[in-house]
Amino acid sequence: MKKRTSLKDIATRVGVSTALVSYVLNNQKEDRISKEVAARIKAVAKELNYRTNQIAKGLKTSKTFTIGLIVADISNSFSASLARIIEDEADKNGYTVLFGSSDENDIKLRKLAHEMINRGVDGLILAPTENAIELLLELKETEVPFVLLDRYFPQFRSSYVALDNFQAGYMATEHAIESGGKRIGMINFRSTHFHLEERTRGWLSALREHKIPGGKKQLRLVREHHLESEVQKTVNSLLSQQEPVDTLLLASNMIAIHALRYIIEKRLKVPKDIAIIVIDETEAFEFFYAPLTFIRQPLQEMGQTATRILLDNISHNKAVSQVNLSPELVVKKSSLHHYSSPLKR
Amino acid sequence: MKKRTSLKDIATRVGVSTALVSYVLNNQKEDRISKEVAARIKAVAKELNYRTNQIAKGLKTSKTFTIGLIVADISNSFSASLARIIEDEADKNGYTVLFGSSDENDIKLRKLAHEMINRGVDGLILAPTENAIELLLELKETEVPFVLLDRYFPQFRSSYVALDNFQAGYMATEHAIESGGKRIGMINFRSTHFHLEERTRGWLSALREHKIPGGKKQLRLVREHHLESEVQKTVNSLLSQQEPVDTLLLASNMIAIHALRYIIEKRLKVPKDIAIIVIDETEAFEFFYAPLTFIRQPLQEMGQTATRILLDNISHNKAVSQVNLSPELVVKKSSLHHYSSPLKR
DNA sequence: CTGAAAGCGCTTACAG
DNA sequence: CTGAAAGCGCTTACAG
Repeated sequence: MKKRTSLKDIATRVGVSTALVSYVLNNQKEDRISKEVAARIKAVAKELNYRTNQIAKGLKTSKTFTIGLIVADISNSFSASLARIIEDEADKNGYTVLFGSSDENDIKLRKLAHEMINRGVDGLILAPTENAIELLLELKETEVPFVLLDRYFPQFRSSYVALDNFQAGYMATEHAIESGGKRIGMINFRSTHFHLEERTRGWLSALREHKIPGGKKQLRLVREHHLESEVQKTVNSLLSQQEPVDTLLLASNMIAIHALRYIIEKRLKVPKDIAIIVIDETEAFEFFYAPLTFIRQPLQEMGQTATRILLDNISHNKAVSQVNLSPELVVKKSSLHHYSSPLKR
Repeated sequence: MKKRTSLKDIATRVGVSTALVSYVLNNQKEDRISKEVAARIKAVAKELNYRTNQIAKGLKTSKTFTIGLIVADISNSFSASLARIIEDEADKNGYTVLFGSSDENDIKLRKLAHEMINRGVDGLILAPTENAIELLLELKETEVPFVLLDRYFPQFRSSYVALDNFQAGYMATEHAIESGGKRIGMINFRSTHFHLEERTRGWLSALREHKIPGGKKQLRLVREHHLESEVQKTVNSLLSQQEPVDTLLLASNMIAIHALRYIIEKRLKVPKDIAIIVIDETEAFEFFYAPLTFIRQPLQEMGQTATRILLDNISHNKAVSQVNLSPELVVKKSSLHHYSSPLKR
């Protein structure tokens, strides 16, 4: 790379100190600097195509106007959409964003966070992995501003922006019941993630409140790393038990993708054989012959709020902000079997 | 943020110069430094939890181990998938990545590139916008290493990794013909992007070679910014003309998404009423009742190769590498009407 | 074997 | 109104 023009280049050219150049280019002490010199400096800066070296500036000011974003996997549409929203909101405020994917791996999350901090990010937005608390304690200890995205730990006080996941599970289940569902199974990840457990808790709570039998017996947990086979197995087990489930609540878009593949392969009829409701969405859902009913997360609000809280924290507002966003039920065909023909049951 | 431990902290603690600390922590001049001192330094570094300040190091060495990635829109699955692959490949080599979305806007692309360069990226991977050449000339002039991704300008010599788009258009069209297509329309973006024009050229060339009539009369161009309405209009016009098209070649996944929505809305039967082939893919295609035949881009290879070329360039290999990747035809149900019942025509 | 010194490109308190 | 100087946290050629 060629040497870029520096303050010094401008200073020598104009015959003035770098200090003065710095002041005028930053529009500081304007009242104390002669208009002629200022104009001259600006002209030369433009002529030499000067752009400030953020890295040198950052070293001096400990501010890089860069934030770090760590998601589970940037190639997942959920993460990618959030990334875009965060990018835009950051950009509005002059920030650029470093990104990384944790793959739900604690070690990797930690490594990414450190790499970003070493590169001087002003703060971090992150979707924490299951055992991220140790890292979060370290961030707190070293006073790195951060806000959790999509997930948080109830026992750990920090800023976060997440869906009200209990509500999401509850709403989805209540809708299933209102549509005539009698036996509502759920497939969730085998995980200690609070946000996932909350979805299960919401489901269970709605079942109980509406006195729907079954409960935890209709819950199946799958492992992230064997997703395809385990989703197949669990869908199958819920449908082939003595009293098969008539509705499937799927706790994430990835689970839904695999479930749909299996349902297509087995030529099951949705919603006739099985009704489906998903928490979270992805583009694919609308193209299935029975478009999927799902719980929409307000991504725009989630990404923007997280970014704003972080930027606020960076500018010395140390308040802890905890935001739980409301889920939205989007009703499509996949859940409407019972509702449209309640007499058949 | 708290002050992190610096080389100086370690130096004073051990009672040695920062230079020495720097040497041992970078494993330099190992033969010239006593093992005891080295061990002592390493121990203290560990104890104080030292991590090098990349920004200070970068200022001195002009190397930040950060690269910039500019795509069209990170929330598009094509960009997001590439981003993930590039992230992984960069990570393998100790690099972190800054990202940005150009929205196909020349001004924004330029702004993003400058912001990244100001932050000291070692190089850039970018999907250039239509009129990016001026920026590229500047990058060349200032010797910022870069490689173009997905697109390039035939009249501008630079490293790039892209699909062989002529071949993609040709393959798709030939498959349509072999499947019995007699009137094959194409919808592409109204754009001067070489990679898009090549897709059209491939389509046209296949039509000519197989003596299929129609040609450019069956080509429709849509604008990015009115995508939904223009796709609807053009699909409609191709199907309602005197001699309607029997096959639709769609030049991108975004065009396909809108076309599918319209086709579903109008209850057109695929492939009976209209066969469909798409260049590029997205998860949604497989869930349509007639899964879409598409041209797969080798994303893994594209992202990895681009990253490797860039890192190579960064480490002073100035060679220009131009890589055209082979498309792969993935045949599904949406294009098989003609083939499965050739006698009906 | 080890250290003093200069310098990367900025900012900013201080002195004039 | 303007400049000299120190310093952010590193690296590295040079001297001892």
